[in-house]
Amino acid sequence: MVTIKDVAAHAGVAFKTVSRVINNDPTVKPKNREKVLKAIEELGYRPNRAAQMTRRKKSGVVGFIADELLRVPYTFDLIKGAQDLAWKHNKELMVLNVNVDKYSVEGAVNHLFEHRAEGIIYAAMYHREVQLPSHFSEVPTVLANCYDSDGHYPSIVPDEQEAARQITASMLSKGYNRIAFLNLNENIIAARLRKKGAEQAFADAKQSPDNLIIESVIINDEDGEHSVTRNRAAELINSFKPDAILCGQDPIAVEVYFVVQALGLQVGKDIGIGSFDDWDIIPSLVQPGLTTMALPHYEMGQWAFNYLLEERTDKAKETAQFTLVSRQSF
Amino acid sequence: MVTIKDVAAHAGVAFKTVSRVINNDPTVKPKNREKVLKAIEELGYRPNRAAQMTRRKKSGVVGFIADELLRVPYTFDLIKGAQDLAWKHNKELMVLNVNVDKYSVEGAVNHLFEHRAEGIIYAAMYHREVQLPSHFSEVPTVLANCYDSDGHYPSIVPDEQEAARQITASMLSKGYNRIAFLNLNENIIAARLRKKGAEQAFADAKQSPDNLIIESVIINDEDGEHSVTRNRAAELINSFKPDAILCGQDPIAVEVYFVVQALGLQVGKDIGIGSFDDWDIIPSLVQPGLTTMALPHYEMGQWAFNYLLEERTDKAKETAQFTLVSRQSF
DNA sequence: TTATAAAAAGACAACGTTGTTTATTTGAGC
DNA sequence: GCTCAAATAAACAACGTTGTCTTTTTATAA
Repeated sequence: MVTIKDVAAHAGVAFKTVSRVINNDPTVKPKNREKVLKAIEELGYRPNRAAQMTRRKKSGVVGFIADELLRVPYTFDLIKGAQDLAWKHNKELMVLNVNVDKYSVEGAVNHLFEHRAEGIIYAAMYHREVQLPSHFSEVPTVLANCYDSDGHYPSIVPDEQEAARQITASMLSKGYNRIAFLNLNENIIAARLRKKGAEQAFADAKQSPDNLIIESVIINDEDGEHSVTRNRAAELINSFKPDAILCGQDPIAVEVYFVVQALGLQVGKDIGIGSFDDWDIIPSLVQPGLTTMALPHYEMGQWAFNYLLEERTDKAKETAQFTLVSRQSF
Repeated sequence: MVTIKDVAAHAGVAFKTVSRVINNDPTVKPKNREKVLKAIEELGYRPNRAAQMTRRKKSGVVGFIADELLRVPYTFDLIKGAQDLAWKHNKELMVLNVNVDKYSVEGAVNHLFEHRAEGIIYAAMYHREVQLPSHFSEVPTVLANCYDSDGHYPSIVPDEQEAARQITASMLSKGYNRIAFLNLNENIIAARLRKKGAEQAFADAKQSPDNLIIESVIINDEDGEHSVTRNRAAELINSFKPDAILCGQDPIAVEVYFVVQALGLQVGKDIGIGSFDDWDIIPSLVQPGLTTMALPHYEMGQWAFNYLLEERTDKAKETAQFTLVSRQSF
């Protein structure tokens, strides 16, 4: 590989001058700068990052630990949010996936330490509480889509309650006023907060809480669980007779579509459907398109990176807002 | 940060001895090794990768350029396949997303060169021909899920033809013998190959080609296009009267589900449906579950990494096999 | 015990860059 | 043309490692 000295020899200057040119030091005469740039061009020289890092004692590396317990593809946006900023600021985002069976968090942190990461973003694949090993305290760390109970680390999570309030309010404003909420399981924080949000919307609109029924639904990829959700949804429609159904996540909504269709009802006409996530292409795939609250993954990724970039030290507890993506399901 | 010399001082040995311990050099007496390990433990020392790289003149970095023209989430498996192996071999997989509007391939390659990447995996998000800038020739490069017309680079792509043959044959073997194939647009290589595969299956089974109709479908996220697909599917069912429909990708299949249901038919009973991709959770979300040919993304990612790891130099043109994921749709 | 070889540990240079100090060149003012 | 300061360039050390060579220690055989 061609080094800074090769360039210097080729340009007929001291190698330090080449270094100056690379680093935009203004104390290089235009004539020399030109010579150097020409030599760089001709030799195809590229500075060696590893050498720069050792000498500068700065790595420019930011770690991103993706706690991939769930295979939720759209969370990729979390990474993208951070990565776009990293690229922009000429930093390296070192992404490490950890999961229970394969790579431990310890291993990932160790790896990042060896690379002298200047900060770590720890991101969970769904909004939840996490418990981090103590080594994290050695380097600035920020949590995305999760939080720690001690409040020891800054964090950003989706504003679940406000999202639920907003979509419920939107339903109410469109005249739907008897709503069944097929919520996520309440051991998930999002479910508890969304419940509050929905109730708040009803209270704000001075609607009777009797017209809101909230149930937890079991989520699982196994086929058995699907039919449970479906049966429960069908029962609920027949007994409670809602004019709209709010679903805890888009996949639940898809199931409800099938149930509604099987009952001979038309989504968006006979019954409204709303949801949370904006999960990949799913909402635009069903007919009619599913109105859903989009998770602010990209924004959370950006916020987290920015927090580190700005070398903040406060213990921020930030929330990020969902976006209502309106289609035709209500 | 604690360095190798700090450890040496703490352990009372020469710093070279510490280096030996780190690198598992057997010529260190057990007693000294123990002292050093203890010191490492006590000081929390971790070798500085950047320094190792400069001295060793090896980066251990493999670049992964993800040509993300399409937002297809399940292609993440391509990265995972490579990353799992990278981790296992203690290499760094540097993933860079490039796309038309933001980051150029040139920029990504430059970045990788600065990191002295020892190899590059160039992965496309859908099976297609690519044209790479010439700098790639400077470092071992392998293509995943794409190929170059010159055959200059080794590559691995999904075996589209065999996949189509296989799923069609599977349908035929189950008694479906009048099949409508809602294929992808034929300007996509996959569509052309799959057409051949389906025809081959018919020929192999000595079925009349008249019982196979193949049509290209326009794929687009905009809502207008959806209805086009749907209308065409409905027409086809009414006119051609197939007993099974093969779809070019899972999202098309979902649309067909809705059409079939609207026509009062039952998927898996009155009409079979098969598809390609195994796109995230979609196939298990629809009812009944969608039988589909899973793309071998993970395997392609692994193969590509392995090719570089083994320092192969042949111009391999490999294909990877899809996997038939059987559910209840046919 | 001594000679000798093998094993282990140490000393020192090197990797490709940047920080710091020192030397040289340039240009302004007389 | 000369002086002197400012601008520019060069020299050299340093970053934290590993490679190579040299020295010291240990073990073995006579």
